[in-house]
Amino acid sequence: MYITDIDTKMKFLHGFSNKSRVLILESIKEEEKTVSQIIDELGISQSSISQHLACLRGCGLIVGRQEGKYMYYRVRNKLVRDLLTNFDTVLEDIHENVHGCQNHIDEKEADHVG
Amino acid sequence: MYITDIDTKMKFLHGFSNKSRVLILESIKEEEKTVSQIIDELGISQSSISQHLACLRGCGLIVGRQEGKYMYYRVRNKLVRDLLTNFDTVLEDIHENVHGCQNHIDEKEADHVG
DNA sequence: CTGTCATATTAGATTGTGCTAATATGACTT
DNA sequence: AAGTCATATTAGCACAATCTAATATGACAG
Repeated sequence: MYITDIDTKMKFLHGFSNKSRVLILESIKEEEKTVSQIIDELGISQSSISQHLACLRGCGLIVGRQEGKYMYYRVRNKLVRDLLTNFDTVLEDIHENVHGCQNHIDEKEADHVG
Repeated sequence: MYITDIDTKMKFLHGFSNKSRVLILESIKEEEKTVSQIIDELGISQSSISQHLACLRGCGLIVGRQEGKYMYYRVRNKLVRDLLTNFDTVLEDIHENVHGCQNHIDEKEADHVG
């Protein structure tokens, strides 16, 4: 089996390391959408969405097609779609064991522990 | 299908967002190892490895078991293992389209483009 | 060819992350 | 109980990532 080098892998995985990006991926997982639709749906600023879309393109996770003045984005292919589904499958199984990575636990959350 | 909330999902995905963590996961994907073994294998500092292991535990991705003064870590279960394999499967398919997220392209890489 | 709408890009401020160095804990040995 | 080895924790710095605000581009309508 061909093993892609770790740096390429990290660039790819970077796509999943931010909440806005993951929400975008989920939003366009099953159907392509215009940038405006994504903005409206997620309530994230135009600039931020645009930057994240550029990022996701660079990660190889999504593709865009222009139609007039609209830009339609969708998840690249079935493999990526299946990977997104796989996240949910694993999470369903292990979610009770997910407590967050040390440095991430901020006041808000620390409060309602116990 | 039960959908885990996005914040839990992000805590989980955080495990894959760092090179050292991904290397650790790959290292213990098929067999459990002691912390020392991982340190030797990856050549990353003891402190750093220990912090990443704590992080991966918090992400629910790995489990540890103590045996005397040694701590053995392994990937939690087959589902997580399969997810790691899935990364490689997708990458094999899309790696030509992975160019990195804008903000990430630093001098070193920018040089040997073209 | 001017205005408008959709999207992209840039700069700068703010926040988050990961490293190193130092120190702490806890198990086992003598 | 003192020493040693394996691992964990903490603090602080350096750097990376993300957001906002402002501006730019490019397509189409009039």
